[in-house]
Amino acid sequence: MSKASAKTSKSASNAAIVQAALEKLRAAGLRPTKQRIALGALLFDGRDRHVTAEALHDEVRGAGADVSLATVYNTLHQFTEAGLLREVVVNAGASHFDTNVGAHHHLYYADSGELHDVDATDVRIEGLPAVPRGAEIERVDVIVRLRRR
Amino acid sequence: MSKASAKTSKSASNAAIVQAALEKLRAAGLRPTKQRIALGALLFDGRDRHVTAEALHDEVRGAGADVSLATVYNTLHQFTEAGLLREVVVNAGASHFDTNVGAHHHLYYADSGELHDVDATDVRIEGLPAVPRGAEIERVDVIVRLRRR
DNA sequence: CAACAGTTTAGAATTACTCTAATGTACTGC
DNA sequence: GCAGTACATTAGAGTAATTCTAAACTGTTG
Repeated sequence: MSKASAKTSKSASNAAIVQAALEKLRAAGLRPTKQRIALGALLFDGRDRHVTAEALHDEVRGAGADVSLATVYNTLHQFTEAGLLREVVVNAGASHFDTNVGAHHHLYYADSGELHDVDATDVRIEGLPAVPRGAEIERVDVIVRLRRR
Repeated sequence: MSKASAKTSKSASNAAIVQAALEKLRAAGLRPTKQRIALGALLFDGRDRHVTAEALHDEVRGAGADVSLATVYNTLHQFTEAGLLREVVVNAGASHFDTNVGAHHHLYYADSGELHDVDATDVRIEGLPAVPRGAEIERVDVIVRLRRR
């Protein structure tokens, strides 16, 4: 990736990504502010990503946008509420946000903190107890914790 | 439970629990200090329990023992390393420690923070991808997230 | 384009822990 | 038993992640 074109000129594909982010925001009923567009452009570029608030903050500032950490937190939560992101809790330290909002599970390397998606369509879980009366399943998370040998 | 007998006299069953905790500590190669015995007596009373450090700290102090929060943290980690407890990460806020160290999964009520065990012996998970080269499974956690209706 | 609701922000506050370095205590060997 | 020492405990400071606050700013609506 070229870092030739800094904050002033933007590549055509970047413009397309910004446009997509903008539409995503409108569809979610979120005002398309400069900050939300900058974050959306990073998050919704088509790839499946896992970010922490700190990491995304660094990234968006590295990209030339001036977004405060508080806004990164606010935005991550708003995106999550809007169904644009999913919060993944794998370690007590920090929350991860996943741009893959489809049914899937996770592979987690505890030592490096690396997180990988596992499509849920071909995962079957059998023998779980009946859902307790008065409750309903919000979701089932499977986390395969891996150790490097 | 009678709170009649405070810190001085202890009921016979309590003495038995203390004895059991003491033996558990010795078996794990941990020096049976007053604090570890007090915490062990609360944790290893036979029930399956889920505690946070703060909650256990309140509980042990409520029981008349003077244990600092730092010691509660130290002890929870030492017990976990010794295989006497298991750390469960269900929410970004705080770590939970589970006295059930057998193979099992969890039912989690996000609103109340309630955590229940699901025995793993009759749970089958199929269709997970092959374990990546150079890695091995440390454990597989299934968390059924429930919402009250 | 004025007005207001919704947003952003810096910095303080809070929460959940961890660290430090001083004091206390269980286990050895005698 | 008791001294010596290695291990434990502790208060309080420190840190990391996150939330709060209240003031300044900006999309949107009329």
